[in-house]
Amino acid sequence: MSPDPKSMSEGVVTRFAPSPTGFLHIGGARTALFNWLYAKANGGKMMLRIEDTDRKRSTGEAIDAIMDGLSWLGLEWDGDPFYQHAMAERHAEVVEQLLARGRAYKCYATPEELEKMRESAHAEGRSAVYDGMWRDRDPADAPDGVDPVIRFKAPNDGDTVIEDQVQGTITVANKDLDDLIIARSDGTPTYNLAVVVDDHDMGVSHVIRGADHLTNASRQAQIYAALEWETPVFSHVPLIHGSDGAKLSKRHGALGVDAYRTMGYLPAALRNYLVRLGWSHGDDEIFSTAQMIEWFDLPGIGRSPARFDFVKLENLNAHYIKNSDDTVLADLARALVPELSEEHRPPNWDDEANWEKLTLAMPGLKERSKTLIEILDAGRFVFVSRPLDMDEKAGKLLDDEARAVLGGLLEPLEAVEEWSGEQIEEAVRGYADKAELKLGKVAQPLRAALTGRTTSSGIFDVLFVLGKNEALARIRDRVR
RNA sequence: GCCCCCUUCGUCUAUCGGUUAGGACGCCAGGUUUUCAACCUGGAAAGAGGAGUUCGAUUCUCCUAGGGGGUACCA
Repeated sequence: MSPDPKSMSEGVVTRFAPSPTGFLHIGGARTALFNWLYAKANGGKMMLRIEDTDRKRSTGEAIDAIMDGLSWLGLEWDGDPFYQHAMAERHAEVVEQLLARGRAYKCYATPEELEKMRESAHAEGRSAVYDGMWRDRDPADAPDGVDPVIRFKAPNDGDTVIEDQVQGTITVANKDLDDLIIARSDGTPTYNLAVVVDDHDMGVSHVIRGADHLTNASRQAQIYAALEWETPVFSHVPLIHGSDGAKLSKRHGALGVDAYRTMGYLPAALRNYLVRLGWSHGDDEIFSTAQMIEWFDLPGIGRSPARFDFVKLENLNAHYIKNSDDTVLADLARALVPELSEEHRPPNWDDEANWEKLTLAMPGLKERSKTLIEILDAGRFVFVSRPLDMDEKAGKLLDDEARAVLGGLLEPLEAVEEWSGEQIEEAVRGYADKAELKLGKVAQPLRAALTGRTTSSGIFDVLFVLGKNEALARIRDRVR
């Protein structure tokens, strides 16, 4: 499992390193995107490392969800994924090394003692909690029957400085960092140790991750120094907040990327939205993947947290929908159907002919839809069979007056010889003119009669896609 | 509590000492479409507060306030 350091010692290597305790959330997706972009921009590689050191909280489902999410977003990692727990031996080896160098020691402090230290640190206004009680103590003092943890012997004086590509120079006084645990009493490594060892062994040159790791970076830098390993270039990107400025919660975006797919967003749109969230390139808003790769740079990332804005995402999504191929959109919408709620799932969706009709209607639909769901909703009329169910608003629209209008429209429509867009429009407009009605007065009931709904749709498109017979039949259903 | 980071229109952001502080989303008004949506034009809308440095601060420094992150035998 251990990679050949030689083959990886050159060039840019980034990594996305999620802990498999849940889905790939939006913040993780952006971190992955940044890592991917930076690797691509520099002809490097992005590795995937599953941080499953905490076996109890890691699940296979989470690993699948993360990989699916990355794939859907088009962020393919290089090579096989690494599993952190599989490198436990190597981690233990490094811990031994640190012990041998006198840069680590066994600590037998009890939970009670630790709790006391925490209290006094708090009371005295100190940042570091652990007081180093076993740091220089004679191992002969070790109590019987207690498995010790292993602590890193951190420097007591001076500063630890990190040159972060995003955050700038981060200086932390060493007195504020205590001796952290690098191996648990059962011998397993803890995160900060494992990360350092793995990043080093994998040849990671650039660590791009959430700003919640900023403090860890200082501690990791100390470990790198103790091991005399070269420190990777750090970039800590600000966290994403909810629309109310508070921490991301389920209400505003802390969803798995699969949820965004289900909501009908396109990967390209989400990518575009995510890359602009905290990063910018002048006044540019729309980026092709190639442009993102060309322009992406670490210092361009802002230092302040950004709020997640669904409305802007929708706008971007509408843009990408408008510029997508009709067949592609129909296929994407179709793939979505199984996971949709009853409300949005079109009837008779297993009928191939209906999807062909939807594709036919797509030029009109994609102009006015912000999500694939909206395409499905607005295009529902091709799936429904007669007699149509009316939604409440549409039903209300079809009063006596409206029915009279529809009745009057039958004759001119029947007279249409070639069922083309132009002729249909001519017939409808001609009728409206003759009856001295605004087009809206005709279009609204027509829309209701043909689609059963009042959702936005171009009425000439609807007539055309439905075909003469079906359209007339639906109108007659309402006139009677 | 302590440590670290952040603060330009409602939101995402541009600006890298001198600008009428620009763009995008959203919003408002008008236009176009004798339908919905789309589209076009115009508009309102910002440097958290206070001290410095400077001929000149949104930009540099400090303080305050507010927000975020960390402070685990989680990652």
